[in-house]
Amino acid sequence: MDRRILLLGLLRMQEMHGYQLNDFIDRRLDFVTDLKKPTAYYILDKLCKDGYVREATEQAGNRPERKVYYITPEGEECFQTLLRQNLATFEQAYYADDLGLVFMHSLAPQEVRTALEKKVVQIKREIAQLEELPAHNGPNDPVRLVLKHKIAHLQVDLEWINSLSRMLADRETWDDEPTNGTIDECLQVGDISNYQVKEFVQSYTRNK
Amino acid sequence: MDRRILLLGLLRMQEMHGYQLNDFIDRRLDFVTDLKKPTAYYILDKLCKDGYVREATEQAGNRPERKVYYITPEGEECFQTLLRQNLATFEQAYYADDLGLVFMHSLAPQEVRTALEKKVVQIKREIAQLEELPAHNGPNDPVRLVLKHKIAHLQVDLEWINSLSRMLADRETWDDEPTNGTIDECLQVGDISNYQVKEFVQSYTRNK
DNA sequence: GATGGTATAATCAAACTTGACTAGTCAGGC
DNA sequence: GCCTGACTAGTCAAGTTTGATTATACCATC
Repeated sequence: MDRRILLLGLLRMQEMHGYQLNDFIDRRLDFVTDLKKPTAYYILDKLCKDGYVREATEQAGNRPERKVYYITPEGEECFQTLLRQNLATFEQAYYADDLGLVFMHSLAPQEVRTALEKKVVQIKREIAQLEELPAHNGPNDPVRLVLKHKIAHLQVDLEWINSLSRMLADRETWDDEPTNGTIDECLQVGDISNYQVKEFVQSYTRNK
Repeated sequence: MDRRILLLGLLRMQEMHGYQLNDFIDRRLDFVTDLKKPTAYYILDKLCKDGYVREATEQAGNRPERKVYYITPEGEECFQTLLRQNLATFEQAYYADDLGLVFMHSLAPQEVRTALEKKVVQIKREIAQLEELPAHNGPNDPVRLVLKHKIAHLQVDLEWINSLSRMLADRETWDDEPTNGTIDECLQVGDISNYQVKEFVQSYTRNK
């Protein structure tokens, strides 16, 4: 996830100092990325070293001095390359929330269900907030398009959790599931290492 | 994204050595997480230090010795806490692919379209691969449920890109868009810092 | 004119992540 | 009997990320 594209893309529009960049990302691009301030400064430094960005110190009023970042021609070229690459290749996304669900069977079905209810509330709130975000430049504002993408994902999340909830609703235990410890089953059946299988087979034949 | 839950959850089912853990994650949980080997070992070490996991060295055949990890009662408790928390709270997901689209206007519409076509091919291939994954334990195998979740997201991605493509199809330039540089517009209109606004107002009034 | 709160601007140490590497084992071909 | 390639098992240095902190400026109000 190359976040240089974000910084270069913004500096391309307008030279900025670090605070300004971070402030803009926090306020407007909050839902696209989780780039934190120190990381942004780190990446800016790297961009400077690579010659993609130039920095100049500036004094405004009697404020402490600050660094203003400008994109260079090489930076512009780098941005174009990164952008083409970003548009043309699919990058996997991972969902931290799904990690827990893999181990759902460790808790009683009803407890899973009540926990998921809480998550649902938060997702709904999130969707509502995203839908309220102002449109700056008509319906084809790219930021707005990305926003719609995100909302669509969240709606899938809601539907998915709801269907899961229905499955859990009339269930007190996991007893009727084919395997109680699914992962366990996998491990024991299909996922012993080649080496261990062979070792086992050998010891088995020897004992015969 | 607390990946301890993953390691504890697996060790809970069966004690394992590091290679076994990593191998299982690589083969079966590949689509849920991108946990890499050295990170897994790092986290295992930390879990040991915190007393959630115990390690013992073991010798199998005349293989080099290896460390076997067992979950402790404290580890089990930690796992339960993490799991409850994971199920009950919504964790934001971010899409690296959306980062580029924010800057779509930097490239000609037709170029954006052809780039996105390539991404579409990759997403379709990814969906096909995920759909082929074997079902181990009936339709309610949690891993399978998570898989479905992921596929649903990918299908949303496809639809979304397609609708974007249709918008791009009959367009040679961005000229008819309300603003050429959307971000720029945002920056200049609404996103100057409080301090800068005040500074500007002050200098303006002084000059009067 | 002291005080507390927010905004501005950035840095640092500590934690986390990863690509590249080490080092031994085993099976099969020649 | 030796070589190659794949498997087993893990480590390390270098790179990345972040929570906490520093430090000054401005403003309200007491």
